[in-house]
Amino acid sequence: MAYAEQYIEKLRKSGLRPTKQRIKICEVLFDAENTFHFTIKELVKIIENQANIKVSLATVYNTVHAFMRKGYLKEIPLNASQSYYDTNVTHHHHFFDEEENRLIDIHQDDVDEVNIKRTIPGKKIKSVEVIAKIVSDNQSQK
Amino acid sequence: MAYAEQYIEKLRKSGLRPTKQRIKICEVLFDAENTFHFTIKELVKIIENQANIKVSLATVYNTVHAFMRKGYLKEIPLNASQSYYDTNVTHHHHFFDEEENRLIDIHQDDVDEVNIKRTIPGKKIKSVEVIAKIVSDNQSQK
DNA sequence: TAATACATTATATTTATTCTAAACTGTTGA
DNA sequence: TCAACAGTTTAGAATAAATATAATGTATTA
Ligand SMILES: [Mn+2]
Ligand SMILES: [Mn+2]
Ligand SMILES: [Zn+2]
Ligand SMILES: [Zn+2]
Repeated sequence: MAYAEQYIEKLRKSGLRPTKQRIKICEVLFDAENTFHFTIKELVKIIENQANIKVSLATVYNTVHAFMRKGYLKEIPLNASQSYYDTNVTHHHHFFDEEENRLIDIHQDDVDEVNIKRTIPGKKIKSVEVIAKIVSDNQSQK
Repeated sequence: MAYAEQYIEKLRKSGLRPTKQRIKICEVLFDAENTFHFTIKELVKIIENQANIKVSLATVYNTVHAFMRKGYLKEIPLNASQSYYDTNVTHHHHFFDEEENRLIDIHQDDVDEVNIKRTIPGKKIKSVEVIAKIVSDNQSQK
């Protein structure tokens, strides 16, 4: 598979040598058919479940941070108690389902350009993110 | 001043008796000419500086949480390592100045209604928040 | 192979947050 | 008046995410 080479490429560009542990992390993060959102705890559990190798927490954190620095992962601040990370690094927005504690991507195309009619002198906008909180629609129709 | 009564009202509605410590917290939070953003650490420091009474961390956390439950304060998830709180509980958006680590309000009127062309079956949108990250505009004009 | 550079890991540390339990305060009613 | 009670404050302990450390392991290079 050419996958392994992609992982090695990503690791090298992140300044990391391609080791067994790091490639395993890449497999979980980037081999998925779809992008996904995760916490470090969840990532460690996924690795444990689908691999026969153990990867220490330090390695997971270090690798995730290296990928973030390089732009291969994004952090989504949602919750003060725990970081969420996103393997979808394209510009996009999110629904956050408060009942299921679940992030759902909204493609950039599905949100009209956000027009902010205010500027801060000496500053320019670097990025704009929308978070729409959603809840069950118990439309008790009369 | 009628302020004290407002505070007592807010405390009572939050299920808390108006004590010296809690009223002091209200003074800092709600007497300000303008609304503001703070971390718990900052709030404790403000109280220490402007009061002759000491308020324990536990009381500050408990009171802030009670006010959040009641909707007198909002939490702004920005940073995985520390919570930011907002005394502006109207619907509004934010600039986040990444260089100065500072939140700036954007009034709802200054952002065109965010139109999301996507729905999740069985769910409805409860709130929509925009965070625009800003950085110095070193427009090196040629 | 030997020297060196880099990685991994278990463990310790840090820090925000939450919990606990004891001391304190204000209210109530005999 | 004052004892009982409910609620409050507090210091300190516990928890848990994140980060740092330092010893051991592995790969690369000369
Ligand atoms: Mn909280
Ligand atoms: Mn981080
Ligand atoms: Zn996403
Ligand atoms: Zn605000």
